[in-house]
Amino acid sequence: MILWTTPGKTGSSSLAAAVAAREVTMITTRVSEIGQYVGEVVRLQGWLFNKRSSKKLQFLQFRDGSGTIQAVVSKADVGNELFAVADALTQESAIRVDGKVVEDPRSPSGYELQATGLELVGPSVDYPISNKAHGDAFLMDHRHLWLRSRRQHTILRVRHTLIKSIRDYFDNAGFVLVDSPLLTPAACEGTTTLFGTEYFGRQAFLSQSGQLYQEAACMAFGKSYCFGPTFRAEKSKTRRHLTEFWMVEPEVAYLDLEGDMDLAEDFLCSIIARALDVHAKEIETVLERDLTALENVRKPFPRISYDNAVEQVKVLHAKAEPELQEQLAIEWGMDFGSPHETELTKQYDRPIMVYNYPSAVKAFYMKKDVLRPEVARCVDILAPEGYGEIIGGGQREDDLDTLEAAIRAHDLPEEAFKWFLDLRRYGSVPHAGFGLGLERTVAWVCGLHHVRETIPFARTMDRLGP
RNA sequence: UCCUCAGUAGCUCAGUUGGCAGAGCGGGUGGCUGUUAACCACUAGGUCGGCGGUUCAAGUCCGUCCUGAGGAGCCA
Repeated sequence: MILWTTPGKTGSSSLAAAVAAREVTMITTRVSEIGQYVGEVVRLQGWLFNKRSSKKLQFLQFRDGSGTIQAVVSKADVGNELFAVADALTQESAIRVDGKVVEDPRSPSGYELQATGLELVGPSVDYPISNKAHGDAFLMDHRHLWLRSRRQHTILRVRHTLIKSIRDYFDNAGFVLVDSPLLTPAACEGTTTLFGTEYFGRQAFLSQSGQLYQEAACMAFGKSYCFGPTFRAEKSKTRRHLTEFWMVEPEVAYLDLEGDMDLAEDFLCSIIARALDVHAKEIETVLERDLTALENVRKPFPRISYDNAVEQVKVLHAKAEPELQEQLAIEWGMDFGSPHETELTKQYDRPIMVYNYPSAVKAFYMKKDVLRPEVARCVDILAPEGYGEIIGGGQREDDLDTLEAAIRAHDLPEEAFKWFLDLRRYGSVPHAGFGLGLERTVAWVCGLHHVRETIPFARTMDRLGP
């Protein structure tokens, strides 16, 4: 058996030579691949996330980013010197462990490593996050370390899978990725607050939506999408809000509202199903999330007109508790607030599509209904369980005169929209699209209380770091 | 901007009617040959968010400010 430890702490040059020889032949692998090496001695490289010990045994809880495994260091097997190395290890020490892979029914993963070698690669002193409970603010202050936890691992892997399945969905459906710019000269919608920045002596803004540029892109490629970060300077301090979040925005030429709803519905079913395929077990065990609500995400979603939704909310308002009743007051023409959306979605077991909102409460580029100009051909998809609006979209105004009038009515700078109006001058066609908020979707899939855990480094009204 | 709640050890929290500042975890020391957020014993660790006030006496009551959390509005 070869023992090796931190350079300088080993005694003999013959041992160093043996170590060098061993390093050439040792198989280095990851925890996720460990099942292929039962009975063999392999090397793992990672970190110690916990340790339990007795006088003659050390149970090293090891993680390498691909999974976790327990390495057992027995004093009788490895000797005093190496055992002392194991004994001195602290939480989150970076280590290399060599050992024989064995199957063990006592192990949650079914495998265990019987250590034969151990090296301290990087020590860790006074690691701030213990294996006990912590508060949200403390954990967010240590986000750069919190990412190492099992829970954050699961959430960010779900995010990764959703991003990949979103891209796959559109790529497979003939869409072209056309990135929208993040630095823009003016507001897209004029309604929300933008982050401003200086741009070589001129005023510029961080984009709050890539949609207007996708309208140009879809006239070039037929079907296009963008997927990137987006910025909102709203002073919102709720668990549904981030100032920097990711949004995917597809746009399709020759598509009307009905086609847009078909697309959004099929898209959402597809990415949720994929997330469940890959992560159902983790979501259920690590995040303790009931999967029923996600398994219900199947076509068709209820399609509810705004008119009908208002009538439903009025009924809910009438029989609501006094406290809620005040918040549920509604008249035709008002936009829905969070309480309206939450109570409405509680009536259904899957996402719902609310369409044809009053044009007065929607953005200037929304297409007005030909027969009822007081409503816009738009749709919001509301997730169940109070997760709120995850998709907003609709058919765009394709008539030049109507759009010009809308820009003036919203008091927007006409010069900045000249290029946008060109799209209506040169071969305008009906077109539609939508935007999906990635973080709200991740929060919904993972059953999280707050969206801040769904992005690696959250930016909120009161937090610009780490 | 408005409403509600919170701030006590490194972390999570308790602290009764205003009467000596506490526990668990984490750290340290010692013990334990199969632990599963291991366990057992001992130990160190405090500007009770800041300032001001009431009182013989304030973590506790009052005022004010700061910070954090949730919600409204707004939004994906």
